[in-house]
Amino acid sequence: MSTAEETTGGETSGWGEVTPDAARRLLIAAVEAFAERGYHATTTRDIAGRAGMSPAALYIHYKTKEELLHRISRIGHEKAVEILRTAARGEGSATERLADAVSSFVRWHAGGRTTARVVQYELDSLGPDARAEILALRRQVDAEVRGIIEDGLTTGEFDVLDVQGTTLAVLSLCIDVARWFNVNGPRTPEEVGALYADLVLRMVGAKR
Amino acid sequence: MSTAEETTGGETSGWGEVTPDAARRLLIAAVEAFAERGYHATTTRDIAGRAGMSPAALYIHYKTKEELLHRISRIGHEKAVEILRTAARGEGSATERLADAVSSFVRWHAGGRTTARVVQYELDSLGPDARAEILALRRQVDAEVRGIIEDGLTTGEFDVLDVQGTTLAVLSLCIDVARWFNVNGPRTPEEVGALYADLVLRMVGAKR
DNA sequence: GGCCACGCTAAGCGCCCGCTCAGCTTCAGC
DNA sequence: GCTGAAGCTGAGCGGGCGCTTAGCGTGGCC
Repeated sequence: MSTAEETTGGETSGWGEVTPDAARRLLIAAVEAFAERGYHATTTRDIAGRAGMSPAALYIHYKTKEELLHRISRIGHEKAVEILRTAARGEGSATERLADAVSSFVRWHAGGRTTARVVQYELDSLGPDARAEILALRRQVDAEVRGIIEDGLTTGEFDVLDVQGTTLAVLSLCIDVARWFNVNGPRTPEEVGALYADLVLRMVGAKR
Repeated sequence: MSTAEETTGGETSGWGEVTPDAARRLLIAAVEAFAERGYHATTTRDIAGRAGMSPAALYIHYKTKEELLHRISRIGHEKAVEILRTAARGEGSATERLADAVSSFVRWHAGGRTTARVVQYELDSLGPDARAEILALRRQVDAEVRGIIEDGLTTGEFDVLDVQGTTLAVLSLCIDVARWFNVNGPRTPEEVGALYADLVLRMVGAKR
């Protein structure tokens, strides 16, 4: 459990790369609105209002409402790839790296649930080009996890019959955290991360 | 693997209880449209058009667009409860009943992906009253799965540290199938059901 | 001090939304 | 053959949508 930079600073952190300030405020407002109501149910007036601006100000920084979703989705997916890549290319055994990958990925989905919800569940609202770009990032996500599982099979740490199916299931389990996790619920993101790391090690038959 | 009535007749089956015929056609059209584009992005004109009717015809059978979603969601959740209850109250060991529950639940989410998508992912589009009613059905779903896991702990078949957390994870894994399953993909609903039953038995530490 | 580029707003355009309503057709009951 | 109920349509209302445009205030630069 090493890579845990994701929850510091609340839900609005992690957008430091977006400039200028007004564009970042609009983007954060859009993330919150999309997460609460969904992309199609969110109006540009709502986004601008949350950012303390008039509806027209949005169009100075973004060409369309869809460009906002595209930017959010790309930044979020790049973060997801980074989290998994850091864990996958770490130093420990396949067992340690898989546990690390799952727990940090889950912590990101639980702690940054607002962002993760938009990133994982609004993909279909993008147009074909933007969607294709995001799907390429998803294949990188899949490859990182599959790589760790294959490593564990090579070293004899794991016992898995269907590598691709198990990879899919592991990612699916982590991603769905963004759907059900409740900040006011009984579990912290860290607790869910630890529970899920244990469950996933059981799924791959890790010897312990 | 006993309860497998869900995929027969294609995606439009299972609405036999909805009458008259025109109301059922509108409901099926709504399921397809909501699954493809999401509730908010679907227009009443689109639903009526798919059912071969004028937009006004919709309002003879349903008071609002939301009532359509409510009806779909309730029927779908009742079906989900029924599937899990049949498996949970079957005759075999806890191990057999859990495998049966997971594989039939997964087959329903994969084979009836169109319906399952609407049922599982459009809950937030309902108003407070309808949403509360559906959440009660979800608690029944949770209770059935938790019950099997508790049975397996009592008999010593399973080894689980966090019963509620594991129940949540098992259901989450099954439900998310509706998000990623692709009818034209490499796996049949039966194959995914079998794979997931195996993974879940590993998660609960079932002795085999 | 004059100028202009920049960030923003007030107003509003054209469109399509959910939904309504007057009226048409069909058909069972007598 | 007449009547009333049921099922449906064509036309359209009020409103909110995404997005545009003309113009205003402000601060850096010479």
